[in-house]
Amino acid sequence: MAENPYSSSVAIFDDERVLKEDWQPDRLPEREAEIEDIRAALAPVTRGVNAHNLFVFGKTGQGKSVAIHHELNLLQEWAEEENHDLSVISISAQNQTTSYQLAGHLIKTIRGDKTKPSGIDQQSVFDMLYNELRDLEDTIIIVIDEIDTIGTSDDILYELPRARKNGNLREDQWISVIGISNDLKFIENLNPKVKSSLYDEEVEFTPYDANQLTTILERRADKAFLPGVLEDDVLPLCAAFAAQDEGSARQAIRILYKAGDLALREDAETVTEEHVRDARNILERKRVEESMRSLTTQDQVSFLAVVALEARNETPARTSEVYEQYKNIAAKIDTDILAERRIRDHLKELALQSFLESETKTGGIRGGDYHTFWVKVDLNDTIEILGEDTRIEDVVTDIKNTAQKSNTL
DNA sequence: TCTCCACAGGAAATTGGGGGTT
DNA sequence: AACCCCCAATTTCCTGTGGAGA
Repeated sequence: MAENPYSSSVAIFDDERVLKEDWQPDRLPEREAEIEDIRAALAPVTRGVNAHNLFVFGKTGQGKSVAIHHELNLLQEWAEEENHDLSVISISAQNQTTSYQLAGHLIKTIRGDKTKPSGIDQQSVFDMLYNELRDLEDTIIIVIDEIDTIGTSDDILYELPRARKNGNLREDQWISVIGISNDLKFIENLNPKVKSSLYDEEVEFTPYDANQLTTILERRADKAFLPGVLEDDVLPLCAAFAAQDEGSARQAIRILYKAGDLALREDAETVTEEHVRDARNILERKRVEESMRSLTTQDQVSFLAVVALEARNETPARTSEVYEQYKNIAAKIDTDILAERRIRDHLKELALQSFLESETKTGGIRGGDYHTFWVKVDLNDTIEILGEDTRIEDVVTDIKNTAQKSNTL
């Protein structure tokens, strides 16, 4: 009888769930100081007034959201026991790029509607929001995750904390706003009016170092893996990779999970350092692939212009050269040809996303500053990935042929 | 030294599309 | 059908920089 393909001869995982993205740890020993600060900001609620407005910032995977939601859960438990009227509205500003949309999203969340209001002017949307808020409990806490996506359209951040003062709430209502941001610069660039209105307290989550990441991983690994399947260096290596990058616990856990997965696939008895290295490479490649695929057409064409130059060994290339190349490619695939000013921005954006590398040089042939660009990702991979897009397929094939001739692959 | 060029990037205006109402 | 609001992408216009050449 043939062996059932689903029966595995080895076992690696004990409880795989704790490695999933949505698994929430119930304690964060590495963040005790920050949690203390959050508690101090929320504590006024228990004294019958509004919580301090709070700004929490730090890069992704630092436990910001987990810490906030953990504390809010405790606060809600307290409110239930004490019969305190408390409404916590928690939303993510992801995809809400303006105050208008964010207000709409809040209304939608409070009402439980499927659609956001639109087609009316901003003040009317705010008024609509106040109407909804007046129907909530006495103490309102609004949590806005990824608040930085609203950029400079920050009217709502000025409005909300003052809603009570401006008579937009019931007299017995108190409101406070907790903003969570991944972008450290967001706060610096905040309009001073907003800052004074919103900004009572701030808590910064600095990136975990490798040691902290290791202890975080140890707690997860204890539950996730069977005893003895992890070789000694595995956890520190996952931690080191993540620490090198952004210090993100999420990333460290992803690598660990993938490493376990790889070990399982090849029927290995243990997870080795090699598995971790492979896991990291696979994840990194996947990340690049995904963002490359999601580039807009104009970004792709701008990128391809540099790729084409690279294939001919003509990089680093300065902006004007890239732009000439861009015009050719755009004409070939029959897309709009944008102004050079715009392409400069696209190139800058691509450099920011690490597809390109750029250098600013001073004192060119005519003086002043100028930039040079070259491709930072693997040329073969790039050609393979972008070649899947039928719109630009032909151009990519051309580039590939050129590259083979010039031996740049 | 002075003027000019080629480029970077800020600011404001324009465009066009998505979502609505009347 | 005509019109309103919002907004991202883009264009247009402009200022600043600093070596080259007069």
